[in-house]
Parts: sequence; structure tokens; C-alpha cells
Amino acid sequence: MKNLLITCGLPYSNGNLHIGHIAGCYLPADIYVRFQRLNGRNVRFICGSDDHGVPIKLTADKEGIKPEEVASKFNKAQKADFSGMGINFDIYGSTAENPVHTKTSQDFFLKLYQENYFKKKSSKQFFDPEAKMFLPDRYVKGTCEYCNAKNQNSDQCEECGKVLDVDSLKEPYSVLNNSAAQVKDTFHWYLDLSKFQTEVANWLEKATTREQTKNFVNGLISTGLVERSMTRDLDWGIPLPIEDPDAKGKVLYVWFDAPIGYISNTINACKAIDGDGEKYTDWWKSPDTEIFHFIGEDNTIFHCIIWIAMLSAEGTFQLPTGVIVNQFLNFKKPGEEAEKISKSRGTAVWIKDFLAEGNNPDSLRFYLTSIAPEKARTVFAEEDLIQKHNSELANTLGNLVNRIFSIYIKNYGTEIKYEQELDLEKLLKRMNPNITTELAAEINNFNFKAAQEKLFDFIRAGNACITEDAPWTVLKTDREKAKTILLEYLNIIQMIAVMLQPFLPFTSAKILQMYGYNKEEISKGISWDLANALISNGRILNQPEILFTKIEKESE
RNA sequence: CGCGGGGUAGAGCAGUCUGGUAGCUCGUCGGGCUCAUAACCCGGAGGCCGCAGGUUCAAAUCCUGCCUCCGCAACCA
Repeated sequence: MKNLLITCGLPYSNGNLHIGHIAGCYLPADIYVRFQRLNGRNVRFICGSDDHGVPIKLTADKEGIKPEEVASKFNKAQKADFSGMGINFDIYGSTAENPVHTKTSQDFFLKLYQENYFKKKSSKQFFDPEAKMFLPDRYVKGTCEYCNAKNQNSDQCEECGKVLDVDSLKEPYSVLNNSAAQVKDTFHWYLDLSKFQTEVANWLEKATTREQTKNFVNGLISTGLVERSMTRDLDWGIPLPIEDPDAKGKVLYVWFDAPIGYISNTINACKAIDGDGEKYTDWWKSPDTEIFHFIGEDNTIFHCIIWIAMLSAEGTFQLPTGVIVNQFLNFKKPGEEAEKISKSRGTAVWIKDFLAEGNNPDSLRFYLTSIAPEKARTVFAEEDLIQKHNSELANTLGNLVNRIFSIYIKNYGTEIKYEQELDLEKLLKRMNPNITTELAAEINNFNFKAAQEKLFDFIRAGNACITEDAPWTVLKTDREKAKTILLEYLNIIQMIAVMLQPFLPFTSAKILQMYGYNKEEISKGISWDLANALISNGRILNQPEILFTKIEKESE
């Protein structure tokens, strides 16, 4: 079995995390990682914040603090949110104030520079004389040359649809302070992506991606790849590592250094875990390792085209085995249309708030997986979350566990003791004899929604079968037989607990504790194989704990 | 004709590649059962499978055209 390096898109450290982030790539990646570890695979799970770029610089200016302080503040907050949701990376690093990252990025750039992959070109760019900085497109507005519409974004006129540029946007102004924007000449270093068309196309053909990702990227390739500037005029970022006088005051484009963050964070993780940063080559330069990037849809171009081109040019790192892309999550308030998640419109549920209100992170994990935007955008609605929590988690799963534990312990005490041989196969045949392999197949194919659904079908089947077997009735006439029936179901629940681990780690931990596993064993993960093994004779059960308390509907 | 995705019961989704009486979960209505935070069973209501044409014995599924929503169009992250 190959080693697995799993990365998640680096969250931008200019804000807190909301449900969209979690549903997009972090939760699916966490499920995948947990599952692979239960199956004995050697996994390294890498993430960290993306700390450079204009928005963080602007936030810093506004608050009168340094950009690194902004980045560090949100890096810590995000790390805490992830942890609260049960998502624990092997490292949650950063790209700012990280010498390893700076060096790795600069070395990467330098290698491409020395091998003449960059073309230095001059271009005209908007400049804000008051803020004394060059402005990215989105910070400039002006009048459309073609239709004279005012206050248009600098890249496209919404009125006439024409594409705008430095020459065709009249009376440009900076949205930072409404001052008139100047046009200045500057130099940048471009990577000609069209030179990597073949590499990207070949990679895409073999890579593991969702179908719509493949279609989307194929579309981009067929329209032709273009030159992209890999440098920016900004004082917040990684300085260009070259001698050229025109390189002064310029930094690497954030999308150049961000994916390199996967590598530099791996180096730091290896330092921390193995005591040797050089071990990173086991993950990035070894045919025994598979690399998967989990990202949100907005990152597709950067991971499936630019990053592949960068890696191809650099030449010594492995290309990713797959890029797993989820679409975005929309948000729906009661009685309103679904819309984008947006800070300003209040259409976001912040992880911080959700956890602070004392909610069960597993409810959110369950709901987000059940609506996972794997194929298309899906809609988050709080009332659905509550409904699913109550009906599926509390009533279906919680009740099954509680009813079986209660009745067994009440009648037979806490010791597992088989009076007769157990024929679990017969019961499994009625429920789903292939559940463990079917579930594994879905997860291995990145179909997390289908996997969780399958597991809950199994749980529902458990409820149905035990009603049929009615040990509480059998109990009145044949205590030994009733005990055997209950032991069968106790084994089923242990199976369920094992299989729940990737999805609902907090809940599975609670159930496994009822079986007498200690915290250390549980946090290491109870092997997937145990799903197919009987509870050993003599094991002592703990009293059942209510897994999910129902959420009372707020009065209308 | 820029590229890509979506439009299936009140909600959320699967099914479309490989045509064959329209399915799952939740919700809802009626009945039964009761070990449990109650679950389960039985029954019901609720769908022009976006629209229109075509191919076929047969179309949610294949073909053509259209409508509509959304994302992308790389110097925003």
C-alpha cells in the first residue's frame, strides 16, 4: 500500500471559517484521511494558512497593525475552528514568517528562472498614489470607454459586457480611497502556460478528479493556455530571489507561493514528526506516495493548470495523483431564496459561533456530508440541520444504541458473555452483508455523501431487524435466546461505531467508550478490521450515554 | 454561437454514461405495535423528471432546438 499525502486548500488568513469552508474541502479530506488511517495506511495530512496578498495587507493598514499580525491572528482562530470540528492536521502551518516556506518558494522560483521558463515583460498597471501601491483589478473602478457606463469594474463592463483593460477604462479610481488611479509601467515575470499544454493534458487524463472538473479543465485547455505573471508589485509577500534591479519591491504572486506551501508545510511536519525535514522527499519525490489535493471549486485553475505547469517546469517533485474538487455551498434562510454565502449579507454560519453555542460538531459534520456539494452546488438550511439532527442522529442512531445497551445491561449486567455461539452472518445477510466493503469502495472513490448514506441505511436496517427479532418479547420466555439476540446487536453496534469513525469521530468515540475502549485507543483509531470481528468474551460495557439530545425547534 | 455546471414530489438529493411501469432520505396524513431519546410495520396524499420537437415497440435517460439559474473567462483570494 502506498503512502498518502493529503492536502487541503490553504485558507486565506483574512477571516474566520464558515460552513462553506468545511463542506468544501476540509471535511471530505478529514473523512478520507481518517478512513485510510483506520485501514493501516501511512498518511500525512497537511494544511496551513495562506498569508500573503493584497487583502491581508489592506486589513492590516486599516487596523494599523502589521500584515503578519493579521495573518497570525486568523491562522490561530482557524486552527481552533478546525480542531473544534474534529479536523486535526499533522501540521497547520503558515506561509508568513516561515523561513522554510520562504526558502522553498524562492528556490522553486529560482530554478524556473535559471532554466529560462520566465519571460520578463513590461506592462501598464493601475497605481494608487495615495495608498502608494499598485492595485489589482478588483480595487479599481472607472468609466467604460465603449458605453460610458460609470463605476464599472476594471476588468469588464457590466452594462455592455465588453472586456476592459488599462487603456479602455476611463477616469479610473481606486476603491480604497476614491482617489484617481494612475497608470504606471512596471515589469513582471511571466510563466507561459501554453508551453505546458501537453503536460497538463496528459496529467489530467490520468489524474483522479470528479467528472465535472475534468470537463472544466479540458475546456480551458482546448481554448488555449496563456501567459501568467508570477510576480506582483507589493510589499507583503515573498521577495523575488533574483538580482535584476527591476525585481526590487516585487513579491511572488500568492498563487505561486501558496501551493508551494504544501511542500514547505510538509518539510516542517517532517521536522516535527520525524526530526528530519529532509524526510519530505519520501512524500514529494517518491513513487511510493500518492498525493491528493482537496480544494473548493474556485481553486480549480490554480491546482489543475498552474500548479501542474509549475511542477512540470521544476521537474523534481511528483505530480498529484488526484485533485478532488467540491462545489460551493449556498445558504438559505427560512422563507427566502437560496443564495451565496456572504459575510456582508449575513448568509454564513461561522464555525466559531456554532461551536460556542455548544452545538455538537458531529451534527454539523453529518449534515454537511449529507448535502456535500460533490457534483453541484447544494443548499445549507439551518432548519434542515435541526431536522436531520433530530430524526437521523437522535432518533435513528441514538435510539438504536440506547435501546440495545439499556435492555442488555438491565437484564444481563455489563459483562459480554456468550452463552451460545453467535451467528452474526445470518443477521448481516438481512441488513447488508457487504456493508464494510461497499462503504470502503464509496470512500475510496471520494463519494462521501453516498458512503454516509449507505451507513445510515445500515443503521436503519438495524432498527428494523431488532424490531422483528423483538428480544424484549423473547426475554419473557427464553432468557438465553434473548441474550444471544442482544449480543448480536451489540456486535452490530460495535461495527457501526467502527464505521462511523471517519464521519462522526466524537460520536463513535462515545460509543466505543461504552465498549470499554480507552481514550488513547480511540484517538489512535479503532482498526477498520474490527468492524468484522466479534466483541471478545468478558469485555465489560459501560453505561450508555445519550449520544444526541434533541434540538427543540425555536418558536416561530 | 467563449468555457463549464444545474433545472426530478413540500425540502434535500440519486437515477441520465449502459433507454424498459419514477426512486431514496426527511417531512406530512391515517392505522397498528411498544424495549427505547421511541423505533419499526402497514397504508395514503404529493411529480406535465425545465420547454418543444425527433429517434424507438419503449425516453428523466439518446439526438436537435430553446428557456432558465449559476459559476468561470486566469494581473481577486
